[in-house]
Amino acid sequence: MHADKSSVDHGCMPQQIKPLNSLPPSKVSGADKLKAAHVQLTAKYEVHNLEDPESKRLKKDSSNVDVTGVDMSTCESRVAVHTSSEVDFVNDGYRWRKYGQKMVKGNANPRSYYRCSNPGCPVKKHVERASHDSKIVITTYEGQHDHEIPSGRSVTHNAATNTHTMDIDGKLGTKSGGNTVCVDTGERNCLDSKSRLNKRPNEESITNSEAGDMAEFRVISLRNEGPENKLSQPEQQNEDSDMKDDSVSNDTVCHSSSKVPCRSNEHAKDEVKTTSEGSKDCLNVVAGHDTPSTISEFSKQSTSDAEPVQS
DNA sequence: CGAATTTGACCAGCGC
DNA sequence: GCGCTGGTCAAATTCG
Repeated sequence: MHADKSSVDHGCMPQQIKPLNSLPPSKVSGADKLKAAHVQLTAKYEVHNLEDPESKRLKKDSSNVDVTGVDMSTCESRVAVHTSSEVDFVNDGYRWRKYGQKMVKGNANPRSYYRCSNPGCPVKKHVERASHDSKIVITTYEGQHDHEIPSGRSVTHNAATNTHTMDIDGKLGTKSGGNTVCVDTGERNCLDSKSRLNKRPNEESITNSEAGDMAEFRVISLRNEGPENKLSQPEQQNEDSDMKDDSVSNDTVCHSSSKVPCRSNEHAKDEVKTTSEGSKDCLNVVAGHDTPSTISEFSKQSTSDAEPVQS
């Protein structure tokens, strides 16, 4: 039903690493900060190989995917973010349109389905609260944005309060004033070709969790293959400049990137475990199939990009 | 008035 | 083959 499906169907593009990091402090108003202060994010990084049973279609679709190299590239990455907050809205700087909500088995809380409102952008996400803990919001991103963060738009939920990048190098740059966010990233293999979701191999997922203007964090998932990783340099720079000051210190943000080449890289599931400094929470990042390069890239990116977005 | 959200119905995959 | 469940559609409603 969405034109984007067909339009985006170019197969997968290498994941693009997008520079997204924290919002420029400048955009954060004092009020926002205060709000953020309210947020209590507890975090622990959980690793899910988002291969959740959850999506039957995906499973099937992925299996249907041709194993040709091309198809492999059509992989889709998913990133699950666990955020502990009062509010379940996770703002990642992009604009989302809610297209559905449904009760999920095993969870008393409904799951909300969102899709990027940018025309042609195939990215979707669903948000739900953990059944065992209503304070934990699980946001799962699917797909990769093929556009920039809509800057200049009025973002309704951007309380840029906590954005931190982490160094995958072993430590998460978690700084935190108290909020911690859990991020799960996993890469799914190619998604359903049928379900009209076109995913791009290189997916960048960013999530800012803001609890009603309370907190936010971002997760970046990137993929190291593909020329497109070229994440637009220009872009990066710009953002870079924007986020230079990104010195937020409230929450812990975990960025993890996991790239699972849609290929049968079964061999390797790299697992990176990191413990956040300050003995906060332990963050475990498991990258489905990741390559060091990816990680390094990731860390680079994460530390230097930021995009103030408001939708 | 346009855009976003809500919500019930429909479709498709998976397990039995 | 049937039922269950997840995911999506689209009309109606609400909001800015």
